[in-house]
Amino acid sequence: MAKGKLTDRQRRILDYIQDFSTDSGYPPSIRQIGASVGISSTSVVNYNLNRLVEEGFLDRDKNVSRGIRLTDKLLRATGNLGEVIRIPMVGRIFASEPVHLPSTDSPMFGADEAIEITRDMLSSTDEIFALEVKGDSMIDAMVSDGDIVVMKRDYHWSNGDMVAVWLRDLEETTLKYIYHEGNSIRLQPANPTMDPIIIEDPKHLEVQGKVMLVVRQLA
Amino acid sequence: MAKGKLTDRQRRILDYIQDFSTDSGYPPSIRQIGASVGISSTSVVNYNLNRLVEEGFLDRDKNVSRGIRLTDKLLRATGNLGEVIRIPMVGRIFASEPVHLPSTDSPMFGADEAIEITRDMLSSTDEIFALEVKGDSMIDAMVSDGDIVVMKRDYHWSNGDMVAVWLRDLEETTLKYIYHEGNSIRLQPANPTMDPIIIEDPKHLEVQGKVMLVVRQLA
DNA sequence: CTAGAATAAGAACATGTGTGCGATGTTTTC
DNA sequence: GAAAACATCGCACACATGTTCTTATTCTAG
Repeated sequence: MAKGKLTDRQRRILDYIQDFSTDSGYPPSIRQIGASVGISSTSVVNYNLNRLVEEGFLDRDKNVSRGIRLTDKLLRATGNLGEVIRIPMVGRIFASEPVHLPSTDSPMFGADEAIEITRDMLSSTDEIFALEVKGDSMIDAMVSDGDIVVMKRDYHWSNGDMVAVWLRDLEETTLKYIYHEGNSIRLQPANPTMDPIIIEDPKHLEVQGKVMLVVRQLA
Repeated sequence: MAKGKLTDRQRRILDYIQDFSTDSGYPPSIRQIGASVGISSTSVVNYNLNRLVEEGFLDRDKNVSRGIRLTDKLLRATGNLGEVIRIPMVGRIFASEPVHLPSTDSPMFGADEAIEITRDMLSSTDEIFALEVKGDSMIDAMVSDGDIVVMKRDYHWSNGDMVAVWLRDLEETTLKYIYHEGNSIRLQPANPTMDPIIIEDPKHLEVQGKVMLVVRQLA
């Protein structure tokens, strides 16, 4: 067989592994593969699996039952990749309270609530969490009741980032585009018809995270 | 142990199964689980696994090596789960033009532009397409420039749906919540501070699709 | 305190499952 | 056409892995 090419049999093997895995949550055994493709001998299955490893479609772990894993290469080829990440929903966000940040060490456990999105929607997946917006107090940020905001816990920001800030004086959380303006800071609403807030003393505000994504489910 | 509660040990077991699975592409064996949580006896692991099944966190297949699978509740594991769908980006939407709908027969392929989202973000995946919002003309729908709206081609709507409508008289496309109001139709902006539009003659508007999802990527 | 249930431990057991090897048929290469 | 490489087969073997049973230990109710 020419390098880089797959037998029909090998293709079917890959198909089966994939189907079985999504179905069962774990990979098939060699004998199961054999049965599904019509191979009576385990050694033939083994042989073909090794060929598939050589071609880069599979990874195998020696002496481990069901120790096979499809490579990204294959998953991408079949369109089944599109990596999914789970983001814990750690709470709600509303104007009258600072954002309740998740503690750094807490495992995502207990956060049975979570949203799943595809990896490519985010530029980074580090220190990410999600909040549900309560109330209409963020309409000047073009965010409405029920929206989900995905944030990154990050105190560093650059001009033009949308951040969640706690305004000490006003005792209010708000979502704004943030800019350095000389020695002060400008908070710009997303709604272009609204005026910015200028904060003279940076101590009066507390950046609690950077908004990465806003999702609104309607139907 | 009280019903519905988990031992610390059981929690660690679930954690380990998750980690191991994402890492290896297949679930751990009973003895591996034992080793990781500090249980020397396989029967104890087995016992706890069965408890977790009772609590609905796991599924097990009898007499199958590594035959465990996390339930949706805790599912994040083997990668492929958390189904991803591709939605074709068929164009842009702005106030001055009707929505350019994709032709019914055109396969979703060929649309090289597409966004991927997880299946569970949508209640239906039929007749779905995505549009990029151009300009700030939709701010009364809480949708800003650059947002992506996922729509369903559907001329049937019910009270409270957000729809894209083409207003014949105003020659304008807009996104509004739509309601029957006797014989006329009320178009309600998402922004609660803005007033609704009442359309006396339903012939003056054309519902072009139902908005299912709005996504805003910021960073 | 005591009986009974829930939890834990270890070991023996049964079998699921990957591996290795010799034999055989099939295709390529020169 | 012969040699070499490739692909397949069946089978025995080793061991990886789930199951079960017996015996402690801890926990819970009354």
